[in-house]
Amino acid sequence: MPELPEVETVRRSLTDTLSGATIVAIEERFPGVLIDESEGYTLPLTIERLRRRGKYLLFDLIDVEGKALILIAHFRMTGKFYIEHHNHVQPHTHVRLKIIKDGNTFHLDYVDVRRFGRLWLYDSHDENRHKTIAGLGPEPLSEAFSEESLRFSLKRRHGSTVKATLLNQEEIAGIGNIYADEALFRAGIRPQRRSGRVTKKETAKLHLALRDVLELGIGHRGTSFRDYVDGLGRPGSFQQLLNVYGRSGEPCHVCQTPLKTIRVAGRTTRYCPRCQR
DNA sequence: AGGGAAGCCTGCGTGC
DNA sequence: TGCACGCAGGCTTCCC
Repeated sequence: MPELPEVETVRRSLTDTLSGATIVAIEERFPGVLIDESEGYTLPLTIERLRRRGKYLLFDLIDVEGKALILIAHFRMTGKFYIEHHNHVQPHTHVRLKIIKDGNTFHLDYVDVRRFGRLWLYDSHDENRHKTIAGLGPEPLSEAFSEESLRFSLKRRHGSTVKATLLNQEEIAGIGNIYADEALFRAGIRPQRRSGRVTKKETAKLHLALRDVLELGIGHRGTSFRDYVDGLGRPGSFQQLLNVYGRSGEPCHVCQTPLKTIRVAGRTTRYCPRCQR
């Protein structure tokens, strides 16, 4: 499931191939996956650059008349971009963008088995036209995410579990189930604890742990637990470093106690009953 | 108001 | 072998 490190890895993997390329045709193969909120444009669209905000991938576009647009993608569970150099169409391809780069023609396919993901098109390069993006919390790897801002988030959501607060995109952008569980393990905090009961010292540990797992995740090109691959079809390797996610019942890497599985904030949650208090 | 839960989706693993 | 069922989970919407 693509979280911040996976979306960042997709962005990096597609940047060289797509920067400066032009979209010469947009084919909707399944209705409703691409939501066009623009007031119109004239093809071709030049891809100026790829950016990321939380779990959203952003394409800054300029149409043939110089008008700025933005294409926004959210993969949810199983969405992915796939570069198709031949005319083959793999199953669950919902949007096909015909691309020309340096005289070469290929397709950028949006493929999504469960069809939870969406693409949006807006006028201007301002991703905040998208209401949910406008409400996102700070980027956890930016200066805006500090020990202080995390403390403020935990205080504001004092009644929710600490895991629910980490998953709340309005508090921190880009954390999902895998990296939330991993960060809580590293910080020694039980996921079901109330946010308001996390001490200042634990908050500092959690802040560091979140930064660490996200940076490690990016460094390992993401977590390929089920079927995640980057924009060029390559799996990541962070799954080799997971301490709790997907390890229910297995011994804790630190104390050998069998890991527990519970349900927190509607999500399957794994933790070590001895290391996490 | 704010938090919990249902609903959206399909593939896959399990049990009968 | 085949079928029914449960589970995976990010986000929106609904409900308490």
